[in-house]
Amino acid sequence: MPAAKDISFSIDYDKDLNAEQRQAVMAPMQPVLVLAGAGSGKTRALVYRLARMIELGLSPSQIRLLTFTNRAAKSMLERASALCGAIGKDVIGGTFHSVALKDLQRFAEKLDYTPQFTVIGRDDVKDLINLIKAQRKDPDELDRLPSADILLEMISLSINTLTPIDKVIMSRHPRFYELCEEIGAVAREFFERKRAMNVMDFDDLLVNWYTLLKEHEDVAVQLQSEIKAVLVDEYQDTNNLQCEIVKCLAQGSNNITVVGDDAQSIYGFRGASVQNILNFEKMYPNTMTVPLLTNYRSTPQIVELANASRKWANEGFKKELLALKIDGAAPAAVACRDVNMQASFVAQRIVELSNEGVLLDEIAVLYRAHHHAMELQLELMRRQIPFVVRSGLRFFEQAHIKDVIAHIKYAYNPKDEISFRRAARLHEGIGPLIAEKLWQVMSQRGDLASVNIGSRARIGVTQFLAVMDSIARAKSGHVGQLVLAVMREFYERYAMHNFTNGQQRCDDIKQLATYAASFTSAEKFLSELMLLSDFGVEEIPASGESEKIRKVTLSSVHQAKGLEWSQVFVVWLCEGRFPSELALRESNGLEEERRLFYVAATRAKDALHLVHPNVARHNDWRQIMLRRSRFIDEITSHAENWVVEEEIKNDQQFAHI
DNA sequence: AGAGTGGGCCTTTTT
DNA sequence: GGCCCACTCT
Repeated sequence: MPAAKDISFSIDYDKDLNAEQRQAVMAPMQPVLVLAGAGSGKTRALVYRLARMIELGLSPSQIRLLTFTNRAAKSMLERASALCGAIGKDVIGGTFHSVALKDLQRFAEKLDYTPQFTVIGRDDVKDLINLIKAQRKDPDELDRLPSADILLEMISLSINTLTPIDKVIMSRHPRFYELCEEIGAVAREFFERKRAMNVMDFDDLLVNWYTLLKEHEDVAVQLQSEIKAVLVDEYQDTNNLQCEIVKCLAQGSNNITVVGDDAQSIYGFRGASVQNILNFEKMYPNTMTVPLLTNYRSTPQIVELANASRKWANEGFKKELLALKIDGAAPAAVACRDVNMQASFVAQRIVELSNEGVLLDEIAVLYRAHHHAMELQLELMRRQIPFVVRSGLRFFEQAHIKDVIAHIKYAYNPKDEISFRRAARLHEGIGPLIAEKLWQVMSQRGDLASVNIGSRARIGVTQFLAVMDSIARAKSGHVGQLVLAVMREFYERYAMHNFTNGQQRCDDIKQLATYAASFTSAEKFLSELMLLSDFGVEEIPASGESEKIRKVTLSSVHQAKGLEWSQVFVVWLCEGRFPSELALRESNGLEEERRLFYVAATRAKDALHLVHPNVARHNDWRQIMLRRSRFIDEITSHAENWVVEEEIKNDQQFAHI
């Protein structure tokens, strides 16, 4: 350990932390497993442990902080800075993917990539898979192969769980088992094509990082001697690949702290394994395990409900949360006649709460699937209640953003076939076939000037070249100029002509330009854009930002993890919806759905409303009866006396404001 | 032949 | 709102 540096801060651990937290924070530099129940101050513990490491003399660049979202990393580093000065911000931290990106850019050549490689998102990956499928020799194979979505899921799961692809096919998609070889061939070509294009997808970031650590000893030695501490947040959501990566990173120092709650493991569908946290003590001998069970967030009623739900789980550490707050209102289970009633009930209750003085940004509505928010959005709009939707498409996944980015990506990386095709096809007269032809010419001859093409596509090709030219000229300015170049030369007209909300989309692109301007290089911008998961529109520094309006939050349960609100409504709590019918078909599906319910319930600080409609329309036609979710039954059977059940009937009149 | 358009059908969760 | 298919237009 390096000698303690001149430290000009002091932390009052006794005052700021409770006994459990202090035990975790002050533990020696050895493997530490912090089993942190919901609302038990796990972030605080992790931030203080980070500060403690710095206090003991580690320099920030020797610490790796791995979190689940960029937002979590950012807020932890900010809090650490508040404790131990600005150096707290120099810690290398972020999501697994973004930290991987940093190491991979340093050592790209080792893997036959150039450091300028870009990261591609899900849709680009899908396009590439479809392209590979279409170009396979045997045409009737095309019909037999799974859809790009399913292929991608197989490949991704195989990578993230470190399982051979035929085993994944066998267990998750047995009906495609006879096509194992063909699927394997597609997967291999998929990897080769990405390397040839100098791009990586999300999975490549992890798997290449792992390869770097596992198969390039010189790199591994260098990194392992550099890294003196590894801290991992949300450890229950790591998959096998991430688990192995963490092990490699911590190998040099054996100083690893992981924080997590097995009761909140909700990413099994993408390969996460609760077993990683359950087996941590076996994997790291001499682990000090510290449970954090004091809940600071919720009323005793909500905590008791959460504990009651946990009793039904058939695996995991046995632990009960202890509530610290004073009594609050009993959680309510509310039956609504139908979906519209459910929406108006929630909207109405929001109005009432608002009139009682609850701020709108202290209220959230959570649901299992994006489309569960449809009716509610309409109802909130009708009543002019401001809201933000945290789920659904992310900013950079929207078509217009991707269109503009595709042009810039291609301009910077002429090997990027996917971006070329996407960009080219936006121009008049260019469809899949002409784009293919153009790509052939382009990749062989390097320019399109003399391309032999019908008169119809001529205009489009000219326009496309004009955009490329415009981008080339903008390269001398700041990164935002690139975005504006595409916009001015072409996309503004295109958007106004092709979208009903063209103006809005153009505004989005202008925001993108502002955001891009904050990057020092186009390469940085292009790589990192894909990894920015949680910026909604307002998280881009807007130019003329007006004063903040408080809004109700609508969110999927997955995206609500780690957040909290005073008032939480969980909607669509009926069998088939939450728990989801599809999820129940997977092995251990019910267990994960219950954990998801647990996550939803423990977001609430003061009041929890569990809402479910009794009937709904199936495919817009047949009325079907719905049974309320077994998760409500499970908790009421344990604790009837503190759940209030209400029924909202069709004829019940609601007051308006 | 290939580009573009409109209708019908489905929709789990995400770095 | 996305995806696939069938249809029309050039």
